[in-house]
Amino acid sequence: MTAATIKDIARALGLSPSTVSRALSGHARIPEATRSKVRSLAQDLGYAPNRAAQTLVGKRNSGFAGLVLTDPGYGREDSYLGEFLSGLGQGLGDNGVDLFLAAIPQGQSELSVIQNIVASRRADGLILGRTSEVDPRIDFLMQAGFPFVTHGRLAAREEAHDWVDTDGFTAFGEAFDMLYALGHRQFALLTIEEPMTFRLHRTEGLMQAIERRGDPSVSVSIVTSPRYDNARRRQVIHDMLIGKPRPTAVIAMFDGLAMAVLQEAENLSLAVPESVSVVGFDNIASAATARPGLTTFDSNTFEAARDCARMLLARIADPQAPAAHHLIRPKLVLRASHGPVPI
Amino acid sequence: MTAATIKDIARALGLSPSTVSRALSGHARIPEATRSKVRSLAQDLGYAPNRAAQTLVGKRNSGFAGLVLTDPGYGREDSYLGEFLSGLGQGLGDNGVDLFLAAIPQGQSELSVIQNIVASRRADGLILGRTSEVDPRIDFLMQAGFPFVTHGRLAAREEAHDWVDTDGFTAFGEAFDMLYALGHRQFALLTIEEPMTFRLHRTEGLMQAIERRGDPSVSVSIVTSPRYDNARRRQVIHDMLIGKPRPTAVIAMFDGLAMAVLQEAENLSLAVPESVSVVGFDNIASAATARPGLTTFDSNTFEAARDCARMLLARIADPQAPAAHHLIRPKLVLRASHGPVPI
DNA sequence: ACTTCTTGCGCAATCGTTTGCGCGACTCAG
DNA sequence: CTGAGTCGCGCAAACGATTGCGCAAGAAGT
Repeated sequence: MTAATIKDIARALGLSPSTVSRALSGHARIPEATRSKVRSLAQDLGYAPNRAAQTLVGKRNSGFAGLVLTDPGYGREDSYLGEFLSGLGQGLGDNGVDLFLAAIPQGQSELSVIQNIVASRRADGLILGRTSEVDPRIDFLMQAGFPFVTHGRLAAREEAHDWVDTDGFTAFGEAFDMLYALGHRQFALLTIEEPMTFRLHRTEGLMQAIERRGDPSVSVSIVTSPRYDNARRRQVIHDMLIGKPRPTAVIAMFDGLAMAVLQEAENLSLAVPESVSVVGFDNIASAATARPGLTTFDSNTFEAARDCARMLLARIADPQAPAAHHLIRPKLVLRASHGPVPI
Repeated sequence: MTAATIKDIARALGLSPSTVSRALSGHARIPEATRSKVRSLAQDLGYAPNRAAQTLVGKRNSGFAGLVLTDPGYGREDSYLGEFLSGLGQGLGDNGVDLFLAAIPQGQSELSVIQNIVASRRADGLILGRTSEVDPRIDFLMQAGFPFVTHGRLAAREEAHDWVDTDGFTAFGEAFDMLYALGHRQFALLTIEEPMTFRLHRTEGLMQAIERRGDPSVSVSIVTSPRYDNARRRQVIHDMLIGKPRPTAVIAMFDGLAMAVLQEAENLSLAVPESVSVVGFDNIASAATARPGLTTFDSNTFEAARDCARMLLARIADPQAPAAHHLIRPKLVLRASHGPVPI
């Protein structure tokens, strides 16, 4: 019961495949009578063009936008991927472009997966998440002239390619200003090992806000959480919370870390926000249900992903267009994990 | 800078495309010398076979396993999709099969999207989530003889097709037994409108456990939460919590609903678990960080998805094999939202 | 030396769709 | 009545990879 082809329709109607193709695509000089006969038969047979054949002739591209699935390393329980994909789905909409996800086989790098996708033309364009400060994926794709959009801009090459980013720079400055106004002077920035671009921007945003303030009594200790080792992470956070210049305010790189701080503070019987204020970033689902509710920034992953998809479609449609950028301003979500500095 | 084809290699080496193809696939009578020359050039050129062409000759299938993205309707903030996809990625592994996600364009049904995928042969097999008690997608795919696996079994046609399911039947029986042992007699089951198969199994599991116990003092009220309307949902839960035979234990169809119960109980200043016990299902991330921590069942979505993928690969490899099934036993996760019945 | 077998490799068809080119048949103006 | 223009449609090539068939050259057997 193999599916109907254009030839089946042609044979049944005593036409040639070319005529059927033209009738369906509606381009050439085909009379309305023929056109409607063809269309109705196609409908009846449940005909849909074979994507592989269309791709091969180069008329239509593969019809796929690709995304490489990476291991976030901080547990897959957070909702980032789900939200991101929902957004992509929405952004791709009904352009006939589907999303395609590539897993990274054991022992291969993400880069080699990407190279393979490009070479086998399995996708028309790629979406890259989790950009790093030095990112070989971007180098490769730029040089190959392959359409792509990143979620996360690079500091160095701001203008070179299409990106959507969340303005962590401004947000972290805002976080500082708010906490400073509440009297906080001893800060800790809980960050990560990997040189992701968002780490750079958020850190920079905090540092510049401090500098702008110009108050020499402000101090920040930067604490790095290990990637996979949960026990050691807990230890690091523990040490941070009881550290010598005890921080009265902790700003975490993202909510996953902030939640861990909340947990550890509870273990230490440190009241939040009475003894220490905690601010996160992303506004994941558990931020709302945690006790105390986590003060954070809504990073609006859904919107970011939707715009990535739209940007990619535009890029595929016009490879020569100038690079597009979209910086999303995260919104501060005030909950209960921050408060005035303890006396 | 179009990618290398088999012809480029042939031309460069003074061979014919056929020979190159055979050298690469390693099938026919090709001397080692030729083979290695071809292989090394292919390597240098970054050659990868054009998937569309391979698909067209029917040698290789499209190399995609499809999944249709549906709107869960209960907010996309939970981590189900992310976990499910990670599991699929893992299960597909390095079989050269990628995952393909289809969005549902405005105004189309999921069924028509599926029909189109089958007709255009964009995928070799499909994975279906969120099965309904009467599910036209399954009818269509069965009849089309198209490989697919469902996450969620049907009550009626248990044996007809491949599925992976989470044993909500047993779990909900277990939940009842545990709460009964703690003295609870007034139960509420918070459920949903849609006739999903998991609703059926979980409800049935609870009901049969009650019947098995045979204690006439046990009562359950079944409360249905509306799908999209958050305000009305809150109202429904509110009414449930202060209902006439006030429930001392609420069993929610899944954690998303259970979290809403926790929230509403707090609004009503009803202490959990002192005044009312709450049990959920799924063990989403926020279940652990909620206060009190939510007692729930770990539904192990990751494992389920991984097995779906493996099952689908097996089905594609051997369409005639007997249907496979895998029932995953969820593990009870005891936290702080349940306790003895209030006196 | 002549047949037979083997080895190495190329020819050509095939998958389904698209598209440039052109062929007949018709219409219409002069 | 004829030349030009239009209309409807088919031919054939092309996309890239695969594969049955077979050809030529050398090896091996008698």
